[in-house]
Amino acid sequence: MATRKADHRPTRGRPPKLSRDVICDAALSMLAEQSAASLSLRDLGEFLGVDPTAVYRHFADKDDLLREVGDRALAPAIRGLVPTDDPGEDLARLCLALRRTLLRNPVALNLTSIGPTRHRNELRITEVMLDAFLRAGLSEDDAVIGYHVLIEYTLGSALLDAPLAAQGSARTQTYRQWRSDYAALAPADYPASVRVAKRLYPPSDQVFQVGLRTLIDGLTT
Amino acid sequence: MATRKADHRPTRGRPPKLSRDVICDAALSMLAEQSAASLSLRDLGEFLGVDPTAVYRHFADKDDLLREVGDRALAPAIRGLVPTDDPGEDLARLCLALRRTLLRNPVALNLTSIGPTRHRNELRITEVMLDAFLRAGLSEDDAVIGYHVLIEYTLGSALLDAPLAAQGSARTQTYRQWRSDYAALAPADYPASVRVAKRLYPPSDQVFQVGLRTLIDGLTT
DNA sequence: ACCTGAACACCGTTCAAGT
DNA sequence: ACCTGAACACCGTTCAAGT
Repeated sequence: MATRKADHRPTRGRPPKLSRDVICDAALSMLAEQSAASLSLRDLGEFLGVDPTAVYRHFADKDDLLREVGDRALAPAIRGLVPTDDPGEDLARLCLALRRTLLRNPVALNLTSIGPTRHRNELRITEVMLDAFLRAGLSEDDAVIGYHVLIEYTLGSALLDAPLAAQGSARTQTYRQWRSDYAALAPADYPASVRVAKRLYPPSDQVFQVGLRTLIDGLTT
Repeated sequence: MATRKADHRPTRGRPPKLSRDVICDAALSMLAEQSAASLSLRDLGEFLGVDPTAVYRHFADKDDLLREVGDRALAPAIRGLVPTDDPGEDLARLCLALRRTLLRNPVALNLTSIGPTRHRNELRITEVMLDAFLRAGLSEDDAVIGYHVLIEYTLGSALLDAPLAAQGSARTQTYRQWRSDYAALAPADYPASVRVAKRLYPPSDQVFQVGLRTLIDGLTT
């Protein structure tokens, strides 16, 4: 059991200033205000009042740190989630919460470029989704496929929306610009695009709901 | 029309060594061997036999360059694509080709973090997809939603697979490791995960096909 | 045991100067 | 008109030294 529990066992020297917990908390609070890419270990060190390289006593490298920070950012996605007797509804609620969480704090999207972390929150999300598919009556093989499909879709949606979500209220203006770009294309070359240009970029939540319902309905029946 | 055609009009001085075309070709051939993140303007300059900062005469910044390079990398996704009288089949073929292209050269995945580029290949892909949904009988609003959903899913799938595709044959070993990680979890806390651990990570092409068919069927009927 | 500080090997980008 | 080269303001990471 417990592969690595002794992270800070009682030592005799002066108490350590830092720990994985303290460092992650600091990184998370910094990431609430700036983008994930712009977080440097030097800034983090300054924020903690510590030499920039002190972090290396607790994490192997920046990726290691971002993996753990990303998993922490996932916490709100499963907080307070209680299974009902409608597995399809459970899946929808989890995916909606996951997407909302990812858009609020895109650090967790970095996880996609690294692969599974097998940290706590990620594991719990996997468990809840697999359980729901199994309760819906799917075979083990189909439950696994359904799980991968829903994760791919939910992360893909959050990923494409993230840069816009960061724009806040300027978002509407950006959409207006993009629509007029499409409307200005040569109709001979891009007939369908020009035709629907005015309707491109509907509210992204609505798009996600349609895709999500389509997948859940199609996968669980 | 042609907003900016005069990229290299006949000049009187010595012929320019560089052009957007030449630079993009160089970047693409370098990216065939290394990852997108590891491409530096200094390496690119050396490859071109030119000062590292010469690129700034032709592109505003690195993002500008990567946008155009990314769009070029998309070319194989629509090359030789001819619409049939089965729009659903056209959509499936395009998404499969797009995913294959993205996995072969993940530069284009960078586009997701920037937003639409409105470069040539991206525009063509959008046009083909919107056209197919309209031919399938969807309303303009529904066609737009279908387009967004399929793009989100296809990019999400490619994004999650990309790091593994880069591993090549080591991939099988990685999957084996991950499966045994899940199998080793506490069954009391992760019953579903432990139960299906041996079946996690089926061939990712198969997962994608299931999700893709589910979406296309559900969206076009 | 944990943190510091100098150092290494890099980045993207700007701008005055050359031709 | 286009390219060069020095310079600026950064990076992540290593490692010997301190306490």
